[in-house]
Amino acid sequence: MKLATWNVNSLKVRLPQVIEWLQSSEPDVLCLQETKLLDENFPHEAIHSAGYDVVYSGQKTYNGVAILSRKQMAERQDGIPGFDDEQKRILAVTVEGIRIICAYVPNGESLSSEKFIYKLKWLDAFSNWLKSELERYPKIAVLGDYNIAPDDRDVHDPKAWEGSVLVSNEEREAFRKILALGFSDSFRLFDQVEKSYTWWDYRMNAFRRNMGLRIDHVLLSEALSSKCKGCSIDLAPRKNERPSDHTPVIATLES
DNA sequence: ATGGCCTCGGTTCGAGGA
Repeated sequence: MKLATWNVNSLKVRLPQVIEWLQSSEPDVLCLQETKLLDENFPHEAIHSAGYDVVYSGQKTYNGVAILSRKQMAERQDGIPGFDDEQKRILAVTVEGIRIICAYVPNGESLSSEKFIYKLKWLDAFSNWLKSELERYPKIAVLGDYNIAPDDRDVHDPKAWEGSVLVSNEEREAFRKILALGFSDSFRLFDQVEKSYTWWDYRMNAFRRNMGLRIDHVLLSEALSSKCKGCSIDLAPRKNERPSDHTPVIATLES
């Protein structure tokens, strides 16, 4: 079972790349973030034609999430229950007994921004919800763009980034709090090459110079992490013409 | 060399991303 996540930064622009990637990588489940599409404009037919069922929750211009699956999806949940949020950032479904949560965590902009306060509130609500989900579902995979680099290993230049949004202590503490509920960062279950990242700025030739951050993650509950055979970052789509600034992360589970 | 981009909406610039 291959579970993947990819922030596509506009599905309208990236649809051909997503279809191509589905065909070359054959994930069982793919979580997308930043689709930036109203539901009425979602390209469901192209995705069905590629052999995937899909659920989506979008809005104009910003945010938007979708889950693509080759197998039947059930128990759909939109948003964090009890957390009033206009922004479309969460979708959850159950696939073959595995709770799949697709998350687009707020960016936060900067530590002094109102958006940073929203990010921390959002993460608190998210964490509380994940705790209750764990009580209902032993097998949970939380895939998405967390907009948090958990450790200095996940930052190309920790000194330059010190204290900035995406790497601040408060954000890392929120990430650790989620792990403490009983999740593993699947990427760190395995030996990985140094300087592995999932996002690179469009500017400054950042990808060519590998000036990146690892901010997209697949978190697995204990019942799944014990079955995880590998987790990898696929750099290929970041080399495409007109790439997303993020690239996919794939976790493979024993079937 | 300390700044360099991309997407969207809606018009040719501002907001937002990370």
